[in-house]
Amino acid sequence: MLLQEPFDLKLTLASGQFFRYEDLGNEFLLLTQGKAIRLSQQGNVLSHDGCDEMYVRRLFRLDGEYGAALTRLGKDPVLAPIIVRYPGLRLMQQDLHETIIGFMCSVQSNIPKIKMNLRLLSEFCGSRIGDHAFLPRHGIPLDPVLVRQARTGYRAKSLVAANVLLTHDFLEQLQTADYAQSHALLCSLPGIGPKVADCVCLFALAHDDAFPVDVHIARAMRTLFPKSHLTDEKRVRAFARNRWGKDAGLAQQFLFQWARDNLRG
DNA sequence: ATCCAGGAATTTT
DNA sequence: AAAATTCATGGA
Repeated sequence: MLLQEPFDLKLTLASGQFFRYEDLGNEFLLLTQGKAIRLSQQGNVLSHDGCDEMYVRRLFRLDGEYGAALTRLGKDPVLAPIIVRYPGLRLMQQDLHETIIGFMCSVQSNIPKIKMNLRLLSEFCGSRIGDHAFLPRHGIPLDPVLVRQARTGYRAKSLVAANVLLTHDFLEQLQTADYAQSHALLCSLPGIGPKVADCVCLFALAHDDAFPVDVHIARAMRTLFPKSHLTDEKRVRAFARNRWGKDAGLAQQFLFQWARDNLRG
């Protein structure tokens, strides 16, 4: 398929919002929603196998208003020089249940370990198609021993408890609710607090005003806005919402990338 | 060996 | 209400 607006597949996949993929060198293998998808990009040509073009467009939000959001954010003198460093970095719209499980694993962890947890969770508790393993389905009981064997540590208890609460009905409520309602519903689940809830709102529900504040984002914001007294994460969130509004989520994605590249430590 | 990592839940001031 | 502590596990 031919890309009309900027899109960097490699950068977007590696930006910490999606974990179920592997870099095979010449292409990427994505394991999501029972599909093994192979993607590769050369310039403005994006090749897909294992799903149709509509699926790719939805997953990477290629029909959204990316360009317009970039234009608005580019008017921010602090953000502008950061945005231009990462052309084609986009927000995804992933499977809701998989995103919830993924970011429950992300608590006090790191990306390689999260990917390992989800790989093991898929092998031990999920479904299998050929030599590919997929995450367990929502709403079903998970074996606590197997979840623990996926090296999920103290998160195992919450994962087991949450998955039975994630019924089709509950997920449907999440999909139809607005940002505030979705955030509250997510926070009612065990093992999910404001940060993980914001990640789910942003990466699965396309609530673009969500602004997940982790240690990296907090550091970045205090570095970029030293006079703004961003003492706690509540103030960071309020500042971002006030400054970027509906574009806060996309701003966060650039800030997270910038922090990883420049503020290590 | 010691410390920290895309925090959340619980306990203590 | 805010601050401190605890919770597995892997990697630096």
